[in-house]
Amino acid sequence: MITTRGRYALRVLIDLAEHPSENYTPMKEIAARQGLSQKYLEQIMPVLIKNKIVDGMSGKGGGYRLVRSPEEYVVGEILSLTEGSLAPVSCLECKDEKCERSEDCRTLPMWKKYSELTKDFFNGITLADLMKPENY
Amino acid sequence: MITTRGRYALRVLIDLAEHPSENYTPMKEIAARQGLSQKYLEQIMPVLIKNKIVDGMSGKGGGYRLVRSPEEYVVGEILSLTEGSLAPVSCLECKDEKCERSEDCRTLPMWKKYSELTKDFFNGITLADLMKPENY
DNA sequence: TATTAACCTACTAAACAGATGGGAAAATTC
DNA sequence: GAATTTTCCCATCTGTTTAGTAGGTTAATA
Repeated sequence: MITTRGRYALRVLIDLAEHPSENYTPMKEIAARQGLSQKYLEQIMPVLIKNKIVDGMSGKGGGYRLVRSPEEYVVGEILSLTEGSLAPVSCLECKDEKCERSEDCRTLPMWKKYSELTKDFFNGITLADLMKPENY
Repeated sequence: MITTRGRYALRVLIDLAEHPSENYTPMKEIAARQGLSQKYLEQIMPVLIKNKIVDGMSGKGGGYRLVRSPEEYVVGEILSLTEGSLAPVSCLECKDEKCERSEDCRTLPMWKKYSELTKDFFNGITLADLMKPENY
């Protein structure tokens, strides 16, 4: 299940994209518009900054800013970063050591295919697509 | 994420399908073959019995038994029952009251589409398919 | 220097995941 | 009818995750 971390991150990015500005947009503003907890959102941002998804600026006049144009952001990347992984079953998370039954597991091929389906789906959608939902 | 409930349930059903018998198969046997906790599996079974996925019989000579042929079991049904839902985001679970922002949510259409994709994927696979993984 | 805002860390309450354990009830066998 | 086997039901438990809250520090600007 996709949690609020990933979903809120997307909403923050969409909010930034829908309110373009030369300046930085403070999280206070975004949180108010989205009806979300500012503090909670602030916790989600660092991973996006470290991975060059957004640019964060401290101090007066600071806030967050997109560093690419909306069509250059792929939803799959945002979700992977904020959720930690897009794997639908724990057997497929790299961190986990391989299950010893994986060799002749009857279900593993299905999970792998579903995982690919999921990745392909979310990697096929950009922020720009989300801004015009009639597109899909 | 699909949890052990759904994954173990599938493994139990596959085990039953791969060891066909006129008689009931005790969970002790299945758990041993699958290397899973008998007690934990026993907890997962009631929902499958109530929904006529398997037939359970108490007492000596009892156990569990498939009531259909493997190709008549759809993976999506098993997962829905054991996981409670296949919805990838909480916004889509029927039990939840509708989000008040759903009318103009930029991401909801994507979650809906992903949900459909997921349902279609798992509803397109049967137990019989899982028994011959080279099929897909 | 005051103000604003990101950034960082710690804490918390509730739910969930993945079990374990005990015992009642049902069915069979001796 | 007693012993045995097995489902079935319920309670408990430990660790982790989720979705925050809260406070303080640092950075930047006015």
